[in-house]
Amino acid sequence: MTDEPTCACAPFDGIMAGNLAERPGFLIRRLHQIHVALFAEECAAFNVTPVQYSIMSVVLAQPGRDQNELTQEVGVDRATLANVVARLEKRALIRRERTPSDRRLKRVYLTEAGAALLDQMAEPARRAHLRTVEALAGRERTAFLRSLTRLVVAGNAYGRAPLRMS
Amino acid sequence: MTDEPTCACAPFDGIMAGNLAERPGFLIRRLHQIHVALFAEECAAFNVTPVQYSIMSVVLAQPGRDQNELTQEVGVDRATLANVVARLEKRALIRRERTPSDRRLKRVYLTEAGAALLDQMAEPARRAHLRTVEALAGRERTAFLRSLTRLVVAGNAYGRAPLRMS
DNA sequence: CGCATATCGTCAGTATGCTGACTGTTAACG
DNA sequence: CGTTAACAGTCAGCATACTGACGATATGCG
Repeated sequence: MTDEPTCACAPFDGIMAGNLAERPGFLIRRLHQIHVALFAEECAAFNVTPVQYSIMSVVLAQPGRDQNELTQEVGVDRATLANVVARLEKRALIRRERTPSDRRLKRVYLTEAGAALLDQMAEPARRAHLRTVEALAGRERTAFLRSLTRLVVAGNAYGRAPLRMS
Repeated sequence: MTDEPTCACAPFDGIMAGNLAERPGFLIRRLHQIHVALFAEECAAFNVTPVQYSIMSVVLAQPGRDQNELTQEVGVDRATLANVVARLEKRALIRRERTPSDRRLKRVYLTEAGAALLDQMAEPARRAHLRTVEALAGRERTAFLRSLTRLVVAGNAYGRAPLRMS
C-alpha cells in the first residue's frame, strides 16, 4: 500500500464535480453501467443480458459442464448462476441434465435455439464490447486492457466468484 | 469504430481460460465485483455499501440537494436512488424534507449519526478504493485511472444515470 | 458398515440497477 | 384562465449479485 496521494489522476479538466471521480471503485461502477447500457442497445432485439451471453458462450465452448464449473468460468456466484441458468432454461435456450453417476450435478447444454441465438448475437455483442473502450486510441486502449486484466487477475480471490485460473 | 482485431490485448500469459477475458465488459464486471468485495471487507463494521457511501458523501458536501440532483451527482437511476435513500432514512443516517416552494422536491440532509458514520468510514473506504488498483505500480496506475476517467466521460450519456458534467 | 465431512444445487432474504407506468405538482402557452 | 407539457417521486416488475441456511448426495475414515 503506497502512500502517495490516494489516486492522483487529475480527472480531466475540472469536469465531474465532487471527489467521487477520484475513487476508482466509483469509476468502475459507472463504466460497468455504461457497458451494460451499450450491450442492451446493441442486443435489444435478443433480450439477452451480458451475463446471460457470457454463460451461453462458455456453454457453447464447453458443453456438459456442471453449474459449479460454470461459476468458475463465468465469475458468478453459484446462487446467481442458478438463477440465470433457470431463466435461460425457461426460454429453452439451454438444457440441464442430472448426472446419474453423481446425482448432485446438473450438466448444462445449449439447445439448438440457444446456439442459433448466440450466433446471431456475435456481431452486436462484439460491437458493444468495442464501443465500451472505443474512446481510447490504439495504444492507450491496449495499455488499459492490459492493466484491467492485471487488476482482475490480482484481485481474483476476493469475493465469492473467483475465476478458475487454468 | 475502428476495425482492428476487436480488443487485442493479449490478456497476460495463457491465464484465464476461454475468450471471456478478451471482452472489456467482462473484465469491467469482474473488477466491479472485486471492488465491492474489498469495500465490504474494509467496511464490514458499518454495514454500508459503496453506493450508500457515495450518496452520503455527496449529501455531506452538498446538503439539501433534492433526489433528482443527487442522481446526477452519484450516477444512479432515480428509482434506485429513491430505494437507497429510503433505506438510509430508515436507519436514520439521512433525513428528507419536502420543499414548500416546490412540493415535488424532497431535499436530502445527513443526520448527526450519518455524519459520524461517514467520518468513521473515511479511512476504510479509502483503503478499499486503493486496494482495488493496488496491483498497478505508480505510473501504470495513473495511466489506468486517466483512461478509466476518459471512458466514463466519453460514455456518460449512455444509460439512464448520466453524471452532471459541471 | 456407519458416521462425519464435504460438495452441489437450491432457497429466502437483501441490495443495486433498470424499465415503464402512475400520481401529484409545477410551468408554459394559447 | 384553463388546458397541456414537463417534471419529481414512487411503484411494480425483472435481472444481477451476494449471504446464510438447507436438503440431497458422495466420500472419507474408523
